[in-house]
Amino acid sequence: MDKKNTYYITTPIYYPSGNMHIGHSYTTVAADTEARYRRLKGQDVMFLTGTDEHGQKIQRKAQEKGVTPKAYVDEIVANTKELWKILDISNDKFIRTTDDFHVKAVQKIFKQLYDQGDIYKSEYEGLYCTPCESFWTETQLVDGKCPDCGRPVEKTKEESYFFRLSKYQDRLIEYIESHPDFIQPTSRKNEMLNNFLRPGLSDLCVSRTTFDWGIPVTFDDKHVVYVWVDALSNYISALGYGSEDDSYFKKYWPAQVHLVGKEIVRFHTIIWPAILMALDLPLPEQVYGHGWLLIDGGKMSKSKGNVVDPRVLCAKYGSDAIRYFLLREVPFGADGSFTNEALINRINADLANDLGNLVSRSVSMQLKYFGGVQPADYTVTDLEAEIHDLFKEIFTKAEENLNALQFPTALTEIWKGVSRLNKYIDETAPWVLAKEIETNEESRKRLAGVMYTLLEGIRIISILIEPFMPRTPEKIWAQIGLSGKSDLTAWEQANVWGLYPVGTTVEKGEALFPRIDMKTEMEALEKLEAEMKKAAAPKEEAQEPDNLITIEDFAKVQMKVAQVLAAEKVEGADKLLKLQLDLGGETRQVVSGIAKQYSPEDMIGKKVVLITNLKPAKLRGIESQGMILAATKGKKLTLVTIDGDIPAGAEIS
RNA sequence: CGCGGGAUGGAGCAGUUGGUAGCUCGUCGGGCUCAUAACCCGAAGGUCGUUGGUUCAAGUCCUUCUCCCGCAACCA
Repeated sequence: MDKKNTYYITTPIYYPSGNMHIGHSYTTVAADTEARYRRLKGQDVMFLTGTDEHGQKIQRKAQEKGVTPKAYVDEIVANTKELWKILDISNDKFIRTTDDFHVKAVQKIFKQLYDQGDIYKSEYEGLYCTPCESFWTETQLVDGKCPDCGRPVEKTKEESYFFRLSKYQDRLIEYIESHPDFIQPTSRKNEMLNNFLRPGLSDLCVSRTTFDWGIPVTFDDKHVVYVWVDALSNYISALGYGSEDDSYFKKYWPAQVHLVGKEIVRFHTIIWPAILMALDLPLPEQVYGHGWLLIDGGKMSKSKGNVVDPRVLCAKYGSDAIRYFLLREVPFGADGSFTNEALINRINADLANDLGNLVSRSVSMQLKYFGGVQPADYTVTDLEAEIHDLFKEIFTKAEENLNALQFPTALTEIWKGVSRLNKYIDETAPWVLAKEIETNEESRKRLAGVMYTLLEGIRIISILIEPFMPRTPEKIWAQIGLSGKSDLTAWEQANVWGLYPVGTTVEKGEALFPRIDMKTEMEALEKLEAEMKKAAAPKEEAQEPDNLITIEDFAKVQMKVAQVLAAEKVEGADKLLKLQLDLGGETRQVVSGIAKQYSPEDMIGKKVVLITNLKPAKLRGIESQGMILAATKGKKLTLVTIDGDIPAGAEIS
């Protein structure tokens, strides 16, 4: 009857310019948990992840390494698949944008859009670095120069195909406003509407001629398809859209949710829907933009990401523990921070102390008091009735939260059950009852009732944690004697109290989550991180020997000592200072992006290093005749100054 | 006045339609002994960033200001 019992969920396709880090793992684990939950609920799930393998950056990386782009990504893709395996990711498909069927689908889509006039040929104007053969936007430039080679860029035009994004602006606004759940969380919806849609969209450049590692445009072989049409289409090409067999597409599209990081919400809520509108296809039901895992308060970066290698963490603590931490610690939708301390804390408190120990102590008691076999003759009281009610409520709330992708809240609810059972043991004090079971039949029955309640509660919890932690339930079942009893451990059976069969035998097993010694482990992790940093550093140098320059090259740069005569803030720009510099007679005006770190008063009288033969440029309409040197690291910035006394105007070489 | 988010006991966070401020971790004290030195109970600790206002009543609504974080702009 209900045709729509399908559930299609996707992660972004990741860019394999380097190995995946814990941030990618976070998104993927979240999607996996939702997929597992839906499967347990009996839905027909399609869970897709993959890699976005084209583009200039990968082409260049491959060149540096002296391999073909395909060979370069093949290795990283293999690593990625291995990582997903380690994390027990249950994706139904893994799409690579280099897959044949994807290439064909993209070419077909591109052609169709061109034929119907949604894609047109024009010129793209941008900042071009000739040696690197690449265009950059203003924001990508480093000190106004090519971020890759550091050479100057110039304004150039390139022939390019454009997608009529602007045409869909009004329809997009209307759609987003009439579908309040489309963009989640809602705060991101306002951001999209206010920052991008309402000010107006401009058409989008969708092809490139400056590199060739991409899908060729069939009707114009100078061009390759640029990222948007290529990458975003994966969500439908993976289902066979545009191929002979599009039965999956018919079955699963539109997707229930595209799970993405907040940095790419814009592409998924503006560009992607516009493409779909142009193709006359239904839009996905929801785009959920989750927050970031922050390290040291900053965004995850490759160097940082390598420091907390998910493989290492899984090997040390087990994949279920890592999955639990990711899903529990960070409020889904907002940012959260990752620290080793928080990780160990969570594992110890929630998994080792609360859950693991609960199972351990319950099984031990059953063995000790009843030889491990649940007696049939037992009594229960109002106390147990209260616990039944609680577990009923927990099931409902767990489902509600899983339905809304609220993983941390769902886990919090489930853990209320764990805590309740631990408390219940104290309340009933089984060891007191145990002393008189030989002599007092009532006590014996009562103790049997207590043990029954514990094991039954554990059974329900073991089911509820399955989407989050796929390995642990089976371990628990082995201990409480429910291995292979799939009829008692199916999802819906977590909503029924009293299924634990009397006569079942428990069996003592290994500790589910061994307690971690915080001190020794923190030290071990820090040591490991230091080693990885060391290992990573020289490698990069070895990879880029071509960035060596000759003394003649260096001599081209003329630098002098300059003393700051005057400094003021540039209006309307919060990072810029306008400086008047004395070069020993000559005065220069320079605009510098240091206002966040230096106030005008700080600057006056300072001796700094100025590059004197830099082409002048206008910043915020103000002429800047040179550049002063500063060292930066992340948000830190400090000026290069002169050690010792030397007059302004002195040359530097 | 570019857009948005945030400011709550030592740390990290909840606080729905306004009605006595909660949770987790940490600290201190107690209990228990089945258990992975785990578990249970209790205590200390907050003028809920600032100003003014609406109200019988405001963390919760309006207002002033300050600081932090994203995005945008910008970083010669």
